[in-house]
Amino acid sequence: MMIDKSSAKPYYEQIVLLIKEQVLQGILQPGEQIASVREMARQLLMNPNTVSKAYKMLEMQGVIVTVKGRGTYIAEQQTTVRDDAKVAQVKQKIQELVLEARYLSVDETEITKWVTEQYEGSQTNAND
Amino acid sequence: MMIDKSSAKPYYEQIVLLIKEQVLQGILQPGEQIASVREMARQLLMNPNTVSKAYKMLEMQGVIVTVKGRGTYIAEQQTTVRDDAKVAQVKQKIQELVLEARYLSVDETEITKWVTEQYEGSQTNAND
Amino acid sequence: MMIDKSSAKPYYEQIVLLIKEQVLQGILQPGEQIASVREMARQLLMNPNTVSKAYKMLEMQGVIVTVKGRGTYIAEQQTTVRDDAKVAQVKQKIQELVLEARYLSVDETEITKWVTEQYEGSQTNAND
Amino acid sequence: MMIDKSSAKPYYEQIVLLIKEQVLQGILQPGEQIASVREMARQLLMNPNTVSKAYKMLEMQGVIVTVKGRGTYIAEQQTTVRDDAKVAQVKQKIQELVLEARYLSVDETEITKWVTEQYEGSQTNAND
DNA sequence: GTGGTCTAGACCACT
DNA sequence: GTGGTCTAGACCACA
Repeated sequence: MMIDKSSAKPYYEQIVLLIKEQVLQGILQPGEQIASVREMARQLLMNPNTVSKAYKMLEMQGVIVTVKGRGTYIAEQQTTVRDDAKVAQVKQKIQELVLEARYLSVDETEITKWVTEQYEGSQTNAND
Repeated sequence: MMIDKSSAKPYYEQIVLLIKEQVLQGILQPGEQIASVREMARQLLMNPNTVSKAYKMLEMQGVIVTVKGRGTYIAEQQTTVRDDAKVAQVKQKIQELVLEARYLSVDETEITKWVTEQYEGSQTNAND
Repeated sequence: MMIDKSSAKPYYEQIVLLIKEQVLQGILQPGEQIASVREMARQLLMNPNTVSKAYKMLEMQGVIVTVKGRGTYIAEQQTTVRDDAKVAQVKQKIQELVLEARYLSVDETEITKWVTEQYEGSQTNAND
Repeated sequence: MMIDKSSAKPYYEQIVLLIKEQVLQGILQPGEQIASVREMARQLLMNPNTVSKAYKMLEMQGVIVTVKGRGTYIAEQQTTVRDDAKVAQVKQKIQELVLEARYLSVDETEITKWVTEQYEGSQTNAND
């Protein structure tokens, strides 16, 4: 549960990534309840509006489900529908970053290694 | 020479990517003169200041060299210094996108394919 | 915090130098927040865009880190990569100025003294 | 006699430096006649206006002297008056570059070496 | 003609 | 409140 206050990445995006990563790693289990917006805001020392925004995005992406009056839970089933439009967007972004990497003299095998790393376990990353 | 005006990506960043891609693909050759700021602005139907901003970024990255009163040229030599801090940033960003891809049910081999594509020819993609 | 409005040096470059010098002198500490773009613009009696341009350059050089909605901070760690191409450029420029100095009957020891001065404390100079 | 067409430095400045360096190195001797504006322009493949501008600057700095109808000569005596205002300017510029160098992890001894190099012989420099 | 700097002011995203 | 992007238009320096 670490938010990098000195990162250029918006807080709400950091929260989204945090939750998603913990789900993929199995730290957060489907059905499990997570902290309420206000509780999470207290824990992370940030504005509830920011946490709320993050939760909304996670809900839109089908990662969590909020039940009015009961709380917020990790979604039972991951949506297995493949949204081709979104996939195309991600592909686009990745390829742009690969372009950046090429300009930084990074070769193909190294990038492939990064991808594999992310698919295996998952290690915490510094930086932004 | 296509700029997506409806993309969330700033115009100037799109121009930067465009030029960089064309250089890596060999469409633009070292020493070659590229369109002037005003000419490019005319072609892309945008403000010269925006194009100028893109050119400035490209110059700082060593992709082009610009000379007052003479014009703008593709840099003769690419600086091949590997800036580890920047590499770490790109790695970080790529891994975050890989995380997103996993949520969209994209498997590792497909992403690897995207990377390879970018290293071989390079085809243009829509979206942002 | 002095900007020479009659200098040939662009405002934004003067700001860049100002901040860099204060960082090297320890007046500005890593992690410390600096004046917002608008605030700095008010203080220096100039357009916020100009200050913004300076901040952008400082960010690209890794001196500061700027976060949308939160503010601008002195970077925690300086990137210590030595970019030989940039070093060569600076060397080139310095040697040209040394040439000029020789024509002004300045001897080698005096220039060496200037260099040392800059490495020790650092005192502000007028002119451009 | 080399002008770097791909340098960001204005042509006229390059000419000025060229002449000054050759004088300091003794390649051009006091009293020696140099090529006329038009002749020099032909040799360097550039606009006579550009060469003319360079010669005017050299004359202002007392490096050359132009005699109407007779031609242009290397000045007999170097002005030994030390112009403190100009010296202050050069000092200022050098110290700014030293600041840049420090940010590029260059230490004091290396810069001092550059200065010494320029005072001894004088070698041609690539880059800009 | 080229690029560079600066201002003024609009609109957007994040906290 | 913060910074970011974009436009419009003025003025300057270089070729």
